[in-house]
Amino acid sequence: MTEKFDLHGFLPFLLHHTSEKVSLGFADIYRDRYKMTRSEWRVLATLGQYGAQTATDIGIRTGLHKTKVSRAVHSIETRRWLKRRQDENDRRIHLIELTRQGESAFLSLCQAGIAYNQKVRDFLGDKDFEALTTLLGKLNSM
Amino acid sequence: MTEKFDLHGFLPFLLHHTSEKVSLGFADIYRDRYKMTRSEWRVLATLGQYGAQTATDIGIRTGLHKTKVSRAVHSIETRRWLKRRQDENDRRIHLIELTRQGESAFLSLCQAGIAYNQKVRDFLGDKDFEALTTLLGKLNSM
DNA sequence: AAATTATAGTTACGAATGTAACTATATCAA
DNA sequence: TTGATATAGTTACATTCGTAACTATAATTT
Repeated sequence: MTEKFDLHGFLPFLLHHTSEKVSLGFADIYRDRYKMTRSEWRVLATLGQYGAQTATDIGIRTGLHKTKVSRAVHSIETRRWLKRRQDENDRRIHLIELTRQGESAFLSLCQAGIAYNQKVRDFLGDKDFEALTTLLGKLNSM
Repeated sequence: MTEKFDLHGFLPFLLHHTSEKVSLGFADIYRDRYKMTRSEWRVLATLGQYGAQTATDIGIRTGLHKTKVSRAVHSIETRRWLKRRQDENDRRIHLIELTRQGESAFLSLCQAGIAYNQKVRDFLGDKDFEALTTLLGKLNSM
Protein backbone atom coordinates (compact mmCIF):
# COMPACT_ATOMS: atom_id res chain seq x y z
CA MET A 1 0.00 0.00 0.00
CA THR A 2 1.31 3.40 -0.98
CA GLU A 3 2.30 5.93 1.68
CA LYS A 4 -0.07 8.82 2.10
CA PHE A 5 1.08 12.35 1.54
CA ASP A 6 0.49 14.78 4.40
CA LEU A 7 1.11 18.44 3.71
CA HIS A 8 1.38 19.38 7.35
CA GLY A 9 3.96 16.71 8.05
CA PHE A 10 5.85 17.55 4.86
CA LEU A 11 9.20 18.99 5.83
CA PRO A 12 9.34 21.92 3.37
CA PHE A 13 5.93 23.05 4.60
CA LEU A 14 6.58 22.44 8.27
CA LEU A 15 9.92 24.21 8.13
CA HIS A 16 8.58 27.20 6.28
CA HIS A 17 5.64 27.50 8.60
CA THR A 18 7.80 27.34 11.70
CA SER A 19 10.38 29.63 10.23
CA GLU A 20 7.86 32.31 9.43
CA LYS A 21 6.37 32.12 12.87
CA VAL A 22 9.71 32.38 14.63
CA SER A 23 11.13 34.97 12.24
CA LEU A 24 8.12 37.22 12.45
CA GLY A 25 8.31 37.19 16.22
CA PHE A 26 11.71 38.79 16.06
CA ALA A 27 10.94 40.91 13.00
CA ASP A 28 8.37 42.73 15.07
CA ILE A 29 11.19 43.99 17.22
CA TYR A 30 13.50 45.48 14.60
CA ARG A 31 10.56 46.73 12.59
CA ASP A 32 8.95 48.49 15.51
CA ARG A 33 12.17 49.79 16.98
CA TYR A 34 13.94 50.93 13.80
CA LYS A 35 11.57 50.38 10.87
CA MET A 36 14.03 47.88 9.43
CA THR A 37 13.34 45.14 6.92
CA ARG A 38 14.62 41.59 7.28
CA SER A 39 17.37 42.19 4.71
CA GLU A 40 18.52 45.30 6.51
CA TRP A 41 18.62 43.55 9.85
CA ARG A 42 20.70 40.73 8.38
CA VAL A 43 23.15 43.07 6.78
CA LEU A 44 23.47 45.03 10.01
CA ALA A 45 23.96 41.86 12.02
CA THR A 46 26.61 40.52 9.65
CA LEU A 47 28.52 43.77 9.73
CA GLY A 48 28.21 43.91 13.50
CA GLN A 49 29.38 40.38 13.98
CA TYR A 50 32.12 40.05 11.37
CA GLY A 51 33.23 43.66 10.99
CA ALA A 52 34.22 45.51 7.84
CA GLN A 53 33.65 43.50 4.68
CA THR A 54 32.56 43.76 1.05
CA ALA A 55 29.01 43.50 -0.27
CA THR A 56 29.91 40.11 -1.72
CA ASP A 57 31.02 38.87 1.69
CA ILE A 58 27.75 40.04 3.18
CA GLY A 59 25.86 38.18 0.47
CA ILE A 60 27.73 34.97 1.19
CA ARG A 61 27.24 35.23 4.95
CA THR A 62 23.57 36.15 4.84
CA GLY A 63 22.51 34.15 1.81
CA LEU A 64 20.96 37.31 0.39
CA HIS A 65 21.02 38.01 -3.32
CA LYS A 66 23.46 40.74 -4.32
CA THR A 67 20.68 43.10 -5.34
CA LYS A 68 19.12 42.74 -1.93
CA VAL A 69 22.46 43.37 -0.31
CA SER A 70 23.01 46.40 -2.52
CA ARG A 71 19.65 47.88 -1.62
CA ALA A 72 19.92 47.11 2.06
CA VAL A 73 23.40 48.61 2.23
CA HIS A 74 22.19 51.71 0.47
CA SER A 75 19.27 52.05 2.82
CA ILE A 76 21.39 51.59 5.93
CA GLU A 77 23.90 54.06 4.55
CA THR A 78 21.10 56.61 4.29
CA ARG A 79 20.59 56.31 8.05
CA ARG A 80 24.34 56.86 8.46
CA TRP A 81 24.72 53.51 10.16
CA LEU A 82 27.50 52.43 7.83
CA LYS A 83 30.15 53.93 5.65
CA ARG A 84 31.89 52.65 2.54
CA ARG A 85 35.54 52.92 1.68
CA GLN A 86 36.86 52.11 -1.77
CA ASP A 87 39.71 49.63 -1.84
CA GLU A 88 42.82 51.30 -3.19
CA ASN A 89 44.18 48.25 -4.95
CA ASP A 90 40.92 47.01 -6.43
CA ARG A 91 38.61 49.86 -7.11
CA ARG A 92 35.62 47.63 -7.81
CA ILE A 93 35.54 46.76 -4.14
CA HIS A 94 34.11 48.80 -1.30
CA LEU A 95 34.77 47.90 2.28
CA ILE A 96 31.61 48.40 4.26
CA GLU A 97 31.76 49.18 7.94
CA LEU A 98 29.33 50.20 10.67
CA THR A 99 29.50 53.70 12.08
CA ARG A 100 29.26 54.30 15.78
CA GLN A 101 25.50 54.73 15.44
CA GLY A 102 25.22 51.53 13.43
CA GLU A 103 27.24 49.71 16.03
CA SER A 104 24.97 50.99 18.72
CA ALA A 105 21.80 49.91 16.90
CA PHE A 106 23.39 46.52 16.35
CA LEU A 107 24.16 46.12 20.04
CA SER A 108 20.66 47.12 21.00
CA LEU A 109 19.18 44.53 18.64
CA CYS A 110 21.65 41.90 19.84
CA GLN A 111 20.27 42.24 23.31
CA ALA A 112 16.76 41.88 21.97
CA GLY A 113 17.92 38.90 19.90
CA ILE A 114 19.47 37.19 22.88
CA ALA A 115 16.31 37.78 24.88
CA TYR A 116 14.19 36.40 22.05
CA ASN A 117 16.42 33.36 21.73
CA GLN A 118 16.05 32.81 25.43
CA LYS A 119 12.29 32.98 25.17
CA VAL A 120 12.33 30.25 22.56
CA ARG A 121 14.79 28.25 24.63
CA ASP A 122 12.60 28.53 27.68
CA PHE A 123 9.65 27.32 25.69
CA LEU A 124 11.45 24.32 24.20
CA GLY A 125 13.67 23.50 27.14
CA ASP A 126 17.47 23.46 26.89
CA LYS A 127 17.73 19.92 25.63
CA ASP A 128 15.21 20.30 22.82
CA PHE A 129 16.59 23.68 21.89
CA GLU A 130 20.07 22.27 21.47
CA ALA A 131 18.73 19.29 19.58
CA LEU A 132 16.81 21.50 17.19
CA THR A 133 19.80 23.71 16.52
CA THR A 134 21.95 20.67 15.85
CA LEU A 135 19.40 19.08 13.54
CA LEU A 136 18.93 22.27 11.56
CA GLY A 137 22.68 22.56 11.20
CA LYS A 138 22.87 19.01 9.95
CA LEU A 139 20.06 19.55 7.49
CA ASN A 140 21.74 22.71 6.28
CA SER A 141 24.73 20.72 5.22
CA MET A 142 22.67 18.47 2.95
CA MET B 1 29.96 38.29 31.35
CA THR B 2 27.36 38.97 28.69
CA GLU B 3 26.41 36.28 26.23
CA LYS B 4 27.61 36.87 22.68
CA PHE B 5 25.17 37.11 19.83
CA ASP B 6 25.77 34.76 16.93
CA LEU B 7 23.68 35.34 13.81
CA HIS B 8 24.29 31.88 12.42
CA GLY B 9 23.22 30.20 15.61
CA PHE B 10 20.23 32.52 15.95
CA LEU B 11 17.09 30.47 15.53
CA PRO B 12 15.14 32.82 13.23
CA PHE B 13 18.11 32.94 10.90
CA LEU B 14 18.95 29.26 11.09
CA LEU B 15 15.35 28.25 10.53
CA HIS B 16 14.86 30.56 7.59
CA HIS B 17 18.09 29.46 6.00
CA THR B 18 17.25 25.79 6.35
CA SER B 19 13.68 26.30 5.28
CA GLU B 20 14.69 28.07 2.09
CA LYS B 21 17.15 25.38 1.25
CA VAL B 22 14.71 22.55 1.80
CA SER B 23 11.75 24.35 0.24
CA LEU B 24 13.63 25.31 -2.87
CA GLY B 25 14.69 21.72 -3.40
CA PHE B 26 11.07 20.73 -3.77
CA ALA B 27 10.01 23.95 -5.46
CA ASP B 28 12.29 22.99 -8.35
CA ILE B 29 10.03 20.04 -8.96
CA TYR B 30 6.63 21.71 -9.17
CA ARG B 31 8.13 24.69 -10.95
CA ASP B 32 9.83 22.62 -13.60
CA ARG B 33 6.99 20.17 -13.99
CA TYR B 34 4.03 22.53 -13.96
CA LYS B 35 5.39 26.09 -13.74
CA MET B 36 3.64 26.47 -10.38
CA THR B 37 4.43 28.93 -7.63
CA ARG B 38 4.70 28.02 -3.99
CA SER B 39 1.26 29.45 -3.22
CA GLU B 40 -0.28 27.49 -6.05
CA TRP B 41 1.33 24.27 -4.91
CA ARG B 42 0.05 24.80 -1.39
CA VAL B 43 -3.46 25.50 -2.51
CA LEU B 44 -3.41 22.46 -4.76
CA ALA B 45 -2.06 20.27 -1.97
CA THR B 46 -4.64 21.49 0.51
CA LEU B 47 -7.47 20.85 -1.91
CA GLY B 48 -6.04 17.46 -2.74
CA GLN B 49 -5.66 16.45 0.83
CA TYR B 50 -8.76 17.91 2.45
CA GLY B 51 -11.18 18.00 -0.47
CA ALA B 52 -13.70 20.70 -1.37
CA GLN B 53 -13.50 23.76 0.84
CA THR B 54 -13.79 27.55 0.83
CA ALA B 55 -11.01 30.04 0.15
CA THR B 56 -11.04 30.94 3.81
CA ASP B 57 -10.48 27.30 4.78
CA ILE B 58 -7.56 27.13 2.40
CA GLY B 59 -6.09 30.25 3.95
CA ILE B 60 -6.33 28.78 7.43
CA ARG B 61 -4.79 25.46 6.42
CA THR B 62 -1.94 26.90 4.38
CA GLY B 63 -1.27 30.02 6.41
CA LEU B 64 -1.50 32.01 3.17
CA HIS B 65 -2.98 35.50 3.16
CA LYS B 66 -6.41 35.67 1.57
CA THR B 67 -5.15 37.71 -1.37
CA LYS B 68 -2.57 35.05 -2.08
CA VAL B 69 -5.23 32.38 -1.86
CA SER B 70 -7.49 34.37 -4.15
CA ARG B 71 -4.78 34.78 -6.74
CA ALA B 72 -3.59 31.21 -6.55
CA VAL B 73 -7.13 29.88 -6.86
CA HIS B 74 -7.74 32.08 -9.85
CA SER B 75 -4.56 30.93 -11.50
CA ILE B 76 -5.26 27.26 -10.88
CA GLU B 77 -8.80 27.76 -12.15
CA THR B 78 -7.36 29.09 -15.39
CA ARG B 79 -5.59 25.75 -15.88
CA ARG B 80 -8.93 24.05 -15.25
CA TRP B 81 -7.52 22.20 -12.28
CA LEU B 82 -10.31 23.34 -10.00
CA LYS B 83 -13.87 24.49 -10.16
CA ARG B 84 -15.91 26.74 -7.92
CA ARG B 85 -19.47 26.28 -6.85
CA GLN B 86 -21.45 28.99 -5.12
CA ASP B 87 -23.09 27.97 -1.88
CA GLU B 88 -26.86 28.19 -2.24
CA ASN B 89 -27.55 29.26 1.33
CA ASP B 90 -24.70 31.74 1.69
CA ARG B 91 -23.88 33.30 -1.61
CA ARG B 92 -20.68 34.93 -0.37
CA ILE B 93 -19.15 31.47 -0.17
CA HIS B 94 -17.71 29.41 -2.98
CA LEU B 95 -16.83 25.79 -2.52
CA ILE B 96 -13.59 25.07 -4.33
CA GLU B 97 -12.85 21.61 -5.59
CA LEU B 98 -10.21 19.96 -7.78
CA THR B 99 -11.17 18.72 -11.22
CA ARG B 100 -10.00 15.36 -12.45
CA GLN B 101 -6.96 17.03 -14.02
CA GLY B 102 -6.20 18.90 -10.81
CA GLU B 103 -6.49 15.67 -8.87
CA SER B 104 -4.10 14.01 -11.26
CA ALA B 105 -1.51 16.80 -10.98
CA PHE B 106 -1.85 16.61 -7.21
CA LEU B 107 -1.22 12.88 -7.20
CA SER B 108 1.79 13.26 -9.42
CA LEU B 109 3.27 15.89 -7.10
CA CYS B 110 2.44 13.79 -4.07
CA GLN B 111 4.63 11.04 -5.39
CA ALA B 112 7.41 13.53 -5.97
CA GLY B 113 6.82 14.92 -2.49
CA ILE B 114 7.04 11.53 -0.87
CA ALA B 115 10.24 10.82 -2.77
CA TYR B 116 11.67 14.16 -1.71
CA ASN B 117 10.72 13.54 1.89
CA GLN B 118 12.43 10.19 1.70
CA LYS B 119 15.57 11.79 0.35
CA VAL B 120 15.70 14.11 3.34
CA ARG B 121 14.92 11.23 5.67
CA ASP B 122 17.73 9.17 4.19
CA PHE B 123 20.10 12.03 4.70
CA LEU B 124 19.12 12.68 8.31
CA GLY B 125 18.40 9.12 9.34
CA ASP B 126 15.02 7.98 10.63
CA LYS B 127 15.66 8.95 14.22
CA ASP B 128 16.83 12.49 13.50
CA PHE B 129 14.11 12.98 10.94
CA GLU B 130 11.42 12.07 13.44
CA ALA B 131 13.06 14.19 16.11
CA LEU B 132 13.18 17.19 13.81
CA THR B 133 9.56 16.84 12.82
CA THR B 134 8.55 16.59 16.45
CA LEU B 135 10.61 19.60 17.48
CA LEU B 136 9.24 21.73 14.68
CA GLY B 137 5.73 20.73 15.65
CA LYS B 138 6.43 21.69 19.23
CA LEU B 139 7.91 25.03 18.22
CA ASN B 140 4.93 25.68 16.00
CA SER B 141 2.66 25.52 18.99
CA MET B 142 4.53 28.28 20.79
C1' DA C 1 -37.85 46.49 8.75
C1' DA C 2 -34.10 49.63 8.61
C1' DA C 3 -29.64 50.61 10.03
C1' DT C 4 -25.33 48.64 11.63
C1' DT C 5 -21.88 45.44 11.79
C1' DA C 6 -19.52 41.29 10.21
C1' DT C 7 -17.83 38.02 6.73
C1' DA C 8 -16.20 36.19 1.98
C1' DG C 9 -13.66 37.31 -1.46
C1' DT C 10 -11.57 40.60 -5.12
C1' DT C 11 -9.11 44.49 -6.70
C1' DA C 12 -6.11 48.72 -6.74
C1' DC C 13 -1.94 50.50 -5.60
C1' DG C 14 2.48 51.20 -3.70
C1' DA C 15 6.51 48.59 -1.98
C1' DA C 16 9.62 44.78 -2.42
C1' DT C 17 11.57 41.24 -5.30
C1' DG C 18 14.25 38.63 -8.91
C1' DT C 19 16.20 38.45 -13.53
C1' DA C 20 18.82 40.37 -16.66
C1' DA C 21 21.28 44.00 -18.47
C1' DC C 22 24.58 47.26 -17.52
C1' DT C 23 29.04 50.02 -15.81
C1' DA C 24 33.40 49.82 -14.11
C1' DT C 25 37.46 47.57 -13.09
C1' DA C 26 40.64 43.71 -12.96
C1' DT C 27 42.69 39.44 -14.73
C1' DC C 28 43.98 36.27 -18.20
C1' DA C 29 45.33 34.78 -22.78
C1' DA C 30 47.04 35.38 -27.42
C1' DT D 1 49.62 45.19 -25.68
C1' DT D 2 45.27 44.26 -26.78
C1' DG D 3 41.31 41.43 -26.92
C1' DA D 4 38.53 38.25 -24.19
C1' DT D 5 36.81 36.87 -19.92
C1' DA D 6 35.70 37.44 -15.07
C1' DT D 7 34.24 39.98 -10.92
C1' DA D 8 31.98 43.84 -7.97
C1' DG D 9 28.26 46.20 -7.67
C1' DT D 10 24.10 49.02 -9.50
C1' DT D 11 20.08 49.83 -12.12
C1' DA D 12 15.89 48.89 -15.13
C1' DC D 13 11.98 46.35 -15.73
C1' DA D 14 8.51 43.14 -15.11
C1' DT D 15 6.48 40.28 -11.51
C1' DT D 16 4.92 39.41 -6.95
C1' DC D 17 3.48 40.89 -2.60
C1' DG D 18 0.93 43.07 1.34
C1' DT D 19 -2.17 46.69 2.94
C1' DA D 20 -6.12 48.82 2.51
C1' DA D 21 -10.14 49.78 0.15
C1' DC D 22 -13.91 47.86 -2.06
C1' DT D 23 -18.26 44.79 -3.52
C1' DA D 24 -21.49 41.64 -2.26
C1' DT D 25 -23.99 39.17 1.00
C1' DA D 26 -25.38 37.76 5.63
C1' DA D 27 -26.24 38.42 10.54
C1' DT D 28 -27.30 41.43 14.31
C1' DT D 29 -29.15 45.32 16.59
C1' DT D 30 -32.48 48.91 17.31
